[in-house]
Amino acid sequence: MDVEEKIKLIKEFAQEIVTEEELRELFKNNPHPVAYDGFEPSGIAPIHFGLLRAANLKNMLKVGIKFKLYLADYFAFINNKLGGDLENIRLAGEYFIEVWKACGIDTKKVEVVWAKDIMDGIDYWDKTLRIAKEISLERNMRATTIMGRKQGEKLSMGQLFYPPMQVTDIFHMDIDICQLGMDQRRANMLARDVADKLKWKKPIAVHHHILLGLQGLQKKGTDEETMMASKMSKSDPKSCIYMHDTYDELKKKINGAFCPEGQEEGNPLLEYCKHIIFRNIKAMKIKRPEKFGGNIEFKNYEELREAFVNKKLHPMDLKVGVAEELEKLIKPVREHFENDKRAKKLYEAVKKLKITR
RNA sequence: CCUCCCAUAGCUCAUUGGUAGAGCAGGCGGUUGUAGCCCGCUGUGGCCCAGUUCGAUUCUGGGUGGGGGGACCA
Repeated sequence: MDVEEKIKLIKEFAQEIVTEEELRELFKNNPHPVAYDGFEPSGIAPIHFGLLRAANLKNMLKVGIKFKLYLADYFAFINNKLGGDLENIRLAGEYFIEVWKACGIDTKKVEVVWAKDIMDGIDYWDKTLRIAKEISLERNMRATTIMGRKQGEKLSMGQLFYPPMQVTDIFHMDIDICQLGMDQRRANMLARDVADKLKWKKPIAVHHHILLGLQGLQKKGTDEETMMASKMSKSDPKSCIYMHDTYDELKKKINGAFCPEGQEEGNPLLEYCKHIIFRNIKAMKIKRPEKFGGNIEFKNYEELREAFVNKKLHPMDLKVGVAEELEKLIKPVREHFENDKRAKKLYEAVKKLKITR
């Protein structure tokens, strides 16, 4: 596969590449660069965790990237997720792995790494301190939004270690590409700055879009605050579709979603079509009553978008279509967790855990 | 170890020695072929233990949790 083809596949899901030129150089010189994304184990898996991640991974594996899925158990601990109980966090991590497998992620091709395992050594902490030395307290404070904390929220000393540790991960795992969500860009930018200062290998950042919650765009003072307030969040059930939702729950949630006729901006349903549905299927068929024009089929997102913004497709019909397609994608995963004994046990156990923010 | 402040609804907060409200969020309904907007309706609550009192959410003491300051180490 030639370099431009690779770039194209990355751009298919990337909202931002820092920088595209560096990525091009990387692909030229290294057929198998290493990328990663990290997750704090906690809570029940939403669709962006399962479906979107799986779709993005497919593209990355295609271009020869070696991907690490990083289970940030100690980060969840610092951030007081699941009561800061490492055993519960471990359990949630095992459940996450099971979700990925159920979503068709081949854990032989994709490496699963636990934070606990790479932190076990003085080398890791030596890097953390060298990095911390290069970060001003003010800059570090601004970066704490990567924990999903609002700026100004009370933090513990432990939480102040979070940004330099996340930066350490990048260098310690010898990452070429940080392929995380836009909400993590402060950490990756910090890593790039630190790399310059310490003359370490500078990672490239490829950030994917953060999916809107069902309630749509919640405008705040800054773009970052808007993104944080608007995102689909597993800790906010009314914003979120989970990999375990039944068809009835799914229909109810989709039906209640924000969806102004003809409007693309801030429309969560169009986002789900663009980022999830059309990344997984070839064509989307929508059942529509005869009096509104009868059934209709879209071959790609662009066709659907055109129809919607020109009011050729009504929100209610879009909703029916989205619910049906998402159901097709969620169903096998939901059923895996109902039928597989081990998976079911894991899910039940994680469901019982008290989510703490 | 000492000391001060705080603890009321999901959140932010108000009020009162006679068992409590507001805003936002949520739920329900109306209006739109969806949702939102708009309009109407609506739920839940005083951290724990003891004391004073006819009566404590309110006053006092203790506990617990959170936050600030200080002592010791220096």
